[in-house]
Amino acid sequence: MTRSKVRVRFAPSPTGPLHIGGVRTALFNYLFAKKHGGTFILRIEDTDSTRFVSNAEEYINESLAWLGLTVDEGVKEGGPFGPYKQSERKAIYKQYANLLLERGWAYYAFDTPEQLDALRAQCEAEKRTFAYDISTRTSLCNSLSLGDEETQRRISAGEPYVIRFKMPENVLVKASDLVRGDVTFNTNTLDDKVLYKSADELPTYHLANIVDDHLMEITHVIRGEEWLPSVPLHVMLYRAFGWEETMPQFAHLPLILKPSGKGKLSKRDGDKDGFPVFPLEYTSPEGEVASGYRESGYFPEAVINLLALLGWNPGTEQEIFSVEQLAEIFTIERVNKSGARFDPEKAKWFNHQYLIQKSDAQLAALFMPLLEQKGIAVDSQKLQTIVGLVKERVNFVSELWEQTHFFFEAPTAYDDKVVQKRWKDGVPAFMLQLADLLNEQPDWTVEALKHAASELISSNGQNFGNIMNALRLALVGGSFGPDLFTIVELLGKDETIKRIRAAVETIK
RNA sequence: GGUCCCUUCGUCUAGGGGUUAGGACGCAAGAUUUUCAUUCUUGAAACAGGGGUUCGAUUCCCCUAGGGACUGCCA
Repeated sequence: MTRSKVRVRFAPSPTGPLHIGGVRTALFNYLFAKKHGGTFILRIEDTDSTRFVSNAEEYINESLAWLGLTVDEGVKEGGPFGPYKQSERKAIYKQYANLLLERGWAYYAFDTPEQLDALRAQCEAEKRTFAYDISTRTSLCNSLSLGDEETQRRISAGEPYVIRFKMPENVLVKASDLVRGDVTFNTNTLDDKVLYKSADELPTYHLANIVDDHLMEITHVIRGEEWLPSVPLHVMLYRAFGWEETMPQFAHLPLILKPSGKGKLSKRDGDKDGFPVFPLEYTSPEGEVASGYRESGYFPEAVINLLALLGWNPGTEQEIFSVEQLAEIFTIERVNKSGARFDPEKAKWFNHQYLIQKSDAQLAALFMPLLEQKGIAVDSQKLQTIVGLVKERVNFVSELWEQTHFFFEAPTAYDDKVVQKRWKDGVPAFMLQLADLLNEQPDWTVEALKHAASELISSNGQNFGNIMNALRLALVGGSFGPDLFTIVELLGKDETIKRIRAAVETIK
């Protein structure tokens, strides 16, 4: 039943960018493989020639690479079970479809999509549901109703056809799922799914998936819950092929829901709710751009971490984990059953956690390019100091600018509320006095500065708090920023005095 | 509509026959910060409803309700 070495696959179809639900599936497969010393396989399921998107496969590769989910076997990596792209395995599927035909598990069908659509529409109008199944197949256009001779004639004449699975009557299909336990279906409620289409000589997902999982010796199928209804079909396929003994174990992951809770997160939900649903920014062949986590300033470690905790938890109160740690403690048993809403706020918090873990030097290096873009040159050591002052209050590197801009640019405007409150009679004159005092300071350090300023303030009968605020206003333009004398120290004597005098002249 | 899955604070979740139902995000208050933030403390906030089983159910069973997925020659 079980093979010794764990082999799991992530099998996306290249129909567009991977979204974070898919990324989470990839992650869980990866973690499971690492945990068991197994193999993580990337298989490209490009069996829908009509939905193929040219840059999608590359996008998938780049996304996994950015997140550090190393693929062991795949299109790029190669491996003993290739090819790993389904469009390159056409001959294999045809052969297995034929096998099913020979064994009476499948049949040819000639109904056109248009005919079937019409039938569905008609049934709907009559408030019935159309299904291509045991109840309707004998009255439809297929080898079962047409007979061998006519079927062969049509095929020889080049008439397009599909091969459908002949779902048997009244079989109770029981499958055990690693996260849900036993699930049971009756085949009477299932229809005859298309397995193969002559039009592009490609199988559909169902056939390709079973054949490949078998041939690639996949031991565990870890995928999204949207696949749960296909389980009985898949089990029946394994049975039809005679592969039930080595059938992989299933684990259906809970869906990631939209923040609203209404429905599973989809590719369309991204930018409209103000958070990315894609790992990387994606530009469609048509030129449409969708934002990505990377470009939004998320660290890959944070994305991994937040995704890992969506639908899984370690059972402890720890929430911050490296991939390595996750790979050690991950178990399917601790995967939840119910869907998890994606919470953009918590996503930011995760990024914050990783941001504050970074050293000032690392953050300065990440921040430096943003400053260079603005044409600001700053000494790396000084930038490290500045960044260290404010990193606790930001979630993203990009937010560093709004917390530190006053270190690089003198204020051009002054917060009106603060002006009303702090810039009262006598304050401007006193500020000038303060500037003169600072100008004479030999020891330009936080402590000395603070000491000198407070002496001047008290000897002039001024209110310390008010003057501090007024000085802050003059230096940064409002009531924000880190410790005031730290700002003064970093700004330096000339700049500090310049800003005080500019404020006195500007604020009326 | 049919099939299947799910249901603990607003959200992510722990727990599991007897608990003050725990943590995190977010939110609020207080303390500290002579400013902003951080930090610390505190607070509000949940077992969907109804039946069983049981000495005792949030926990086990059933039903109802609600939510979700699937229902394609898509994956």
